[in-house]
Amino acid sequence: MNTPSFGFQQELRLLSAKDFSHVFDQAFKVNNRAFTLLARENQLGHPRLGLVIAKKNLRFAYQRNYVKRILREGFRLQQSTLNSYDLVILTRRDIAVLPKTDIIRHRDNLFDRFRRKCRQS
RNA sequence: UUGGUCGACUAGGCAGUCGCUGUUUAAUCGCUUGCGAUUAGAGAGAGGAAAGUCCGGACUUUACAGAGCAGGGUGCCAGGUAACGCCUGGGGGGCGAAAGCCUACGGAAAGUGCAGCAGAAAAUAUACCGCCCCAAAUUGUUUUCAAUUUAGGGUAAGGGUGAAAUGGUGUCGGUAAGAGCGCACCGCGCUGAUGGUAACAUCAGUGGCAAGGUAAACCCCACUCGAAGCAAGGCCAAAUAGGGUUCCUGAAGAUUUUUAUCUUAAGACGUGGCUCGCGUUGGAACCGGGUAGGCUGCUUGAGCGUUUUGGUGACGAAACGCCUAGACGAAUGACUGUCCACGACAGAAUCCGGCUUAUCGGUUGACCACAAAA
RNA sequence: AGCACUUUAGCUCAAUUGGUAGAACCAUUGUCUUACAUACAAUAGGUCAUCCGUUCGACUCGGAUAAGUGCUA
Repeated sequence: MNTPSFGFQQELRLLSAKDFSHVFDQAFKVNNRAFTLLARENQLGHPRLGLVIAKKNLRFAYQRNYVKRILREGFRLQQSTLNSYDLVILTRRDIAVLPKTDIIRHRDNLFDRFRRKCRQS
């Protein structure tokens, strides 16, 4: 394994609408009470992250910002274990009623299940 | 002390580790030689409401010589301001014991409209029950007179309806009974004087009750407003399709002196294993419009702080100092330790001035004292 | 971010110059039928999103708040 890096620069993000629709076209899913993760393999040698935080699910801006920070932080610390995949994480409706500690737990659970699924395939 | 009223400030702190977005300095690399990338250092990085989008501006595009109509907004007076529906001071009205708070507060004697039900009558006032006068008839009675009924007239005191009924009060006068019919006081209108920039207040005289409500109904008066919005707007600009200009290739026919133009065929491409068939169709360069995408607008501003100064105040003036987010799948976080009051509402998106709404608390200044306690 | 609009019965919608809030479907009850459906008749169901104001009186007029919908790259 390479020396683990914890940065989060521009090339680790999904930027354009094309990147997103590319993932949506053909992806496998990992579900959770709080999130849905869509993943598709890429050729870059590192993972990339895109977030879709719907205003419908989280009404207030400070809630959306909090969820984005939580997810980016998790991705940043675990990126070396995620192989070469494009990830898109969507929020589900139930997330609005969960407390903050539960959101962090669901995030870790999500990445764990994603890694297990990668190993199987 | 306690209770209350009105402001001002603040919005967890400190240390460590890993990260994010601009700025700037240095080094290295790349080439378009002044830009990009990487690394390292320095320094900066959400709010009092960033929110709602309820008002007002700046800015941009558009329409524009100027003015008016229509439509919208505001509405006691004066001032402040870039402007405002905001703020300050003052006046009127209401609430409170007080400090203080609230107040869409112009015009109903320019015109139009509206008022269900109830009630006699809802805007020219009128008269249901009453009250009173006069006449006639009947009954009682010697008569005067009393009662009842009918017809005519007077009255608006009393009753009753309604949200609202044409000023209120009276041991007053007056009357057949009554009535602003007269008188006194209060209210109201008009006129004048005084104070005040004004709203308005006070005083005097006078009128003799007229002029009911509704303008957050139309309307009138005064002042004021063109429209759209940074997803505005400006610049660069791939691929595909289409437009224009120029040049070039070639078979036949028609027109033509030729150039050239038109038509047809060939050729090419697609479909298909192949033929036939079917469908599409010249090639190259340049130009402008312009999509994806990128750059810009993008933060130095009606800015902030201190001192002096004018003003009752909002606010203004001068001097000195300061630079304080600028993202675009969208930056302030996570973890650890520690302290305490145990951390609310909540996240910039062009920028300012207000208003409104949400909010755990903390610090601090001024003022009030009815009641209760000391 | 900017802009425009909506909110009335369980659901879909009406309600004009401000004066008892109605219709269809649904629900309940009755008639018809052995029973069900259909049909017919009747009944119930409303804080008119919330709060404050104007008015004698507000679904309607004015203001504030909340929830929801749509448009603009």
